[in-house]
Amino acid sequence: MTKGTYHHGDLRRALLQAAADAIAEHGVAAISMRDLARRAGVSHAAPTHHFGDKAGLLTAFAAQGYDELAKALSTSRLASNSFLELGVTYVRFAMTRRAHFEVMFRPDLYHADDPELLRAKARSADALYAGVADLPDGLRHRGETAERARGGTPDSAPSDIRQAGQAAWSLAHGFATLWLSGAFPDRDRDPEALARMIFGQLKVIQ
Amino acid sequence: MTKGTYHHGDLRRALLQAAADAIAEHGVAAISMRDLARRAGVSHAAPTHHFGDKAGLLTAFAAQGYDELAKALSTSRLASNSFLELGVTYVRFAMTRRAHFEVMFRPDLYHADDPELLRAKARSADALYAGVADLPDGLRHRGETAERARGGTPDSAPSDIRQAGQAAWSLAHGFATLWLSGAFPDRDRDPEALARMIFGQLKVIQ
DNA sequence: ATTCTAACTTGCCATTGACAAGATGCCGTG
DNA sequence: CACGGCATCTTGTCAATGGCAAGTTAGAAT
Repeated sequence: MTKGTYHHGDLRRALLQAAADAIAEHGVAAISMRDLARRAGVSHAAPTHHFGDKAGLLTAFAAQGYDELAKALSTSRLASNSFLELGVTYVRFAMTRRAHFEVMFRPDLYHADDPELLRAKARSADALYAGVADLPDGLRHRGETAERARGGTPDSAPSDIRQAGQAAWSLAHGFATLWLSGAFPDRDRDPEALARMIFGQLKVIQ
Repeated sequence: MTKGTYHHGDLRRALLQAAADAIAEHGVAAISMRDLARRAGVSHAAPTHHFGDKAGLLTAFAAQGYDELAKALSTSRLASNSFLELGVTYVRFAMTRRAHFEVMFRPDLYHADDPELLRAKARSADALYAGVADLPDGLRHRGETAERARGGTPDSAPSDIRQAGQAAWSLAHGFATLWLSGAFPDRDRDPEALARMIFGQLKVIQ
């Protein structure tokens, strides 16, 4: 971590880690660049050189989150071969990477047009919509073949697939968000288990 | 509005209105007490007297939001007598009162234990869970009677009703949140219409 | 070895949230 | 009507923050 005295060596990563810790502890609203700098053991202006400004740091942070979400979704799809488990994976990501999750869906906090971020975001969306088209218990609509939709970006996917994906995404995202905000009464229960029960109760009408 | 010179007369309401405008324009992250004071035409320390601190103002703002949501849900339930429309009402609330919606589910921004807020929050939850138990196309489970669940708070409602309500709430909330954050590609379409289509595709098994 | 430059520092400024102390005018009581 | 109490609003101040400018250091290239 701390190599010499002047040049940190791995400051960018250290700052992103500090951000994850700080946000998980006190929420996005409470974080400050200067505090992150202190946590990393550098001066208050050091972060600027790597991220430009506060929004720049959060942009990188959100991109990292989208990247890990894409990885998690892809892994889950290959491992369990179940659409329901894909939703559970989404919820698990929100719980274990709550700091990232909290930032990712607040585009007013970062530079939403950053190309790096957009790429990571697209990777996540691809992994999600691919599950809609591919998996056996997925919300696949009648006439559509998985072939036609596979790998398509949400923008290019046929509208039936897209809507089914949006429905599933809404469900998983809403559950995760409401849980994290403390809106549900049973906070003591295991969120993954509860998600599994709730998700399993719903199906698409043909 | 501006009565005399010294005593504003209706500052509390004016500040909440200013907050609604400012948040809708620039997001919660960007607002400052001093800006709200400027918008209301008072000195920078005037808001403190009414709300204590920034979190206090946002507490009142969130409570106002929960109150209006409860009213909207109740009205919708009596008017349309449709569970699907209850979800659409939820989405419409998120769109038209986006500033309130944005604050309500960020408890790290306000005093989440404030009694006034908790009461308004409970009213919203009641209106929502009542729809689960009452309405003809609601997600009512087999053995449960609407009688048993009606009027029950989310904490006291039977677990079947509660889970069905959580599922529906997750769906509507996730849709609204994802739409507002720009995660869906078709932002040009009418969100209510899209919500109606998506919500209509899902049903409870059994 | 010298230069070049990315990485980091110190220093500064406007803005903000919070607090303290004072000014103003409404409202009830005599 | 006079007067005192008190909620309401003001001015003044302080530490902390984000952002910028100018200087310093060390690693890398030639």
